[in-house]
Amino acid sequence: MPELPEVETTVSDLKKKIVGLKIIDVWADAKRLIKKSSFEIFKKQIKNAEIKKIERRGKNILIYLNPKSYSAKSDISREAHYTLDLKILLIHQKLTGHLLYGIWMMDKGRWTPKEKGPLNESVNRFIHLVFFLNNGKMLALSDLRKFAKVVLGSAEEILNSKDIKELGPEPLEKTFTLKKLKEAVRDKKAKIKQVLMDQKVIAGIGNIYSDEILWQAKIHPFKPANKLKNKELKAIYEAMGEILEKAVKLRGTSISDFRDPEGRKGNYVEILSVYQREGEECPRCGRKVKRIKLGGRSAHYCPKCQKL
DNA sequence: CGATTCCCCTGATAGC
DNA sequence: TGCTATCAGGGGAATC
Repeated sequence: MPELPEVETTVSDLKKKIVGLKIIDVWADAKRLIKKSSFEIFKKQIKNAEIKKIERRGKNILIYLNPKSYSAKSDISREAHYTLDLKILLIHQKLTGHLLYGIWMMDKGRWTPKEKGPLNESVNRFIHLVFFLNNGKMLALSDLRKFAKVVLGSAEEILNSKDIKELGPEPLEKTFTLKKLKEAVRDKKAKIKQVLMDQKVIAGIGNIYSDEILWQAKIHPFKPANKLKNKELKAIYEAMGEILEKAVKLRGTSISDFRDPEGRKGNYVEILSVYQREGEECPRCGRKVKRIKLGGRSAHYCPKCQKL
């Protein structure tokens, strides 16, 4: 499932590939993915939009669009007007969504990659939304579960929406200090794993990395956040930075079906210590990794290293 | 207000 | 073999 490192991988790749291109058409077979507007309106609004920049905020992908591209670029007032008019295409990939970039042909109702390569082994059968670009290539959203969320709105609208505005701090920003973590976590009575995954507390951490961070910090996932000692908070803070940075460097984890825009898997899966390793030996002490339920989610931990 | 439960969706897997 | 039931899981809404 895409969390901060996976979304960062997607965003940094897409920045290199599609900024400056124009969206000339859109296709979808799961129109429900598009929220807050009908597909027809969405299509009308996005056609001929130019991709200006791409950012990540938490697990959200923000694609800034200039909705109309005029050739009269020398007209400064018009340029200024359209800057104010910028739209944002927000994509949240949820569990199984991911963006792919390439060329596909529709064959017997299925999108098939034109060329041999990683995209062939990818999850093409779950492509439900396709943006056609003016360089002949396509940006496709593959999503097995169809849980992804796609919203188009004015830049102001999107940046002020709950999706973005209510997000907590970015854990990899330099401004995210130990003090900030303490402030965010201090008064929370909930279990630390839940708190780490709460997007309002810290943006971008989900089930995989919360398990990995807590294992490295030697903290039991059920420990109430407000009971953590300074030393423990420091350990969480350091593990968070190290693990997320390493995962970004390794281009994410492909535990379910995450792929980068070219259809390649992330490499962090080989580094995982506890996530989805129930019954395997803890890499630190050899005790068998346990899995416990936490509100419909599963937490993986080492019962010897991570005592409650 | 906080905590819990349900729901969205569908492939994989277990049980019969 | 083939059908049915169960499960996973981010996040939002409804409910306790």
